[in-house]
Amino acid sequence: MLGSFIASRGLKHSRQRDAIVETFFEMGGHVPIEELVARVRQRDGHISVATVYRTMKLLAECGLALPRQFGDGQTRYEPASVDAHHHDHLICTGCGAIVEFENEDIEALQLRVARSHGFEVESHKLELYGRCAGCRAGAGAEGSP
Amino acid sequence: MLGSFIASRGLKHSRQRDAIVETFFEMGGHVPIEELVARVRQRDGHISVATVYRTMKLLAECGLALPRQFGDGQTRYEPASVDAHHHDHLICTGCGAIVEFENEDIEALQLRVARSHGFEVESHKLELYGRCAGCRAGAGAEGSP
DNA sequence: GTGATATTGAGAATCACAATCAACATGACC
DNA sequence: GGTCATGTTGATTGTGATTCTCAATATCAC
Ligand SMILES: [Mn+2]
Ligand SMILES: [Mn+2]
Ligand SMILES: [Zn+2]
Ligand SMILES: [Zn+2]
Repeated sequence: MLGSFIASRGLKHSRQRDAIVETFFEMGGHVPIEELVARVRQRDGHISVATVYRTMKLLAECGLALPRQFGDGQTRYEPASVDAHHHDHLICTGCGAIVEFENEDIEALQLRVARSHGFEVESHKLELYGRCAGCRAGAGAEGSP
Repeated sequence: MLGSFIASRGLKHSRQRDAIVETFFEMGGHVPIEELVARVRQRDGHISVATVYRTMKLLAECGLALPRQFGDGQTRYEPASVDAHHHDHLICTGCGAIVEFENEDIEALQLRVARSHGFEVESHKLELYGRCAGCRAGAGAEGSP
């Protein structure tokens, strides 16, 4: 997948690229660049942040990673499979947990609302912010400031 | 409203504050700081951007303005009335038009989805990106790059 | 008016990220 | 295996929005 993308564009392999990509898929979830840099470095000495940014942008271009932009001012990437469904996110304001969900009814209503205003939807962003079960149970769970 | 807020916190009035607030409400819509600064200046000589940022933050704190953060990396503010309903946004990727909508069914579904994952929703963000009627009609309308 | 206190403005600082560019690594080709 | 054109890296600088700093200034209660 990445290999064919690299080949088809006259790009080259590199030790850094491999380390970053492998680390990213090992981590899973919704990974901020900063964390990815830390992990990659503890696995392969020093790799510059610039290279991590560049590589993640590459992964996004070939459809293997999705950039996500929640409220905290830093881009996160999550692994994407070609056959994976679109999904949206629940974000816990207490512990920062991110839960994914799919809801066809909401998607359908979005299209309908947009159409009723003359819009043709290209993409959308739906984020629900609140407290997860754990954070509501434990008076104030770890992770909260 | 602003007056009582200022009084209740030991704040003071100022020529700049008044100019910014009045200009903001005159403009209406979803105003980027940069535009607000330009308008304010053509009305009251030179007012520093720092003051505009500070004043808009004040307005937000006392509930008279809502900060909005669409995809373009700059914060916009929109006027908020105490009795105004929550609404979400349709954003045209062609001309940048921003259309507001309310949809109770979507809101209800959001709550239901959240609850089914143990979350208690505090806020949410729903943005639909696409092409407005005008931009789809005219091959490529003004405003597009 | 006076004085304590809040506000302003200019510029520096921050923060995430993009751009530069010389040194270096890769791999197609011999 | 060696060459070489070309892609990649990393240190550093640039950028754009926003915040911070702090001396100068304006406000307002008394
Ligand atoms: Mn996700
Ligand atoms: Mn709005
Ligand atoms: Zn939580
Ligand atoms: Zn449009």
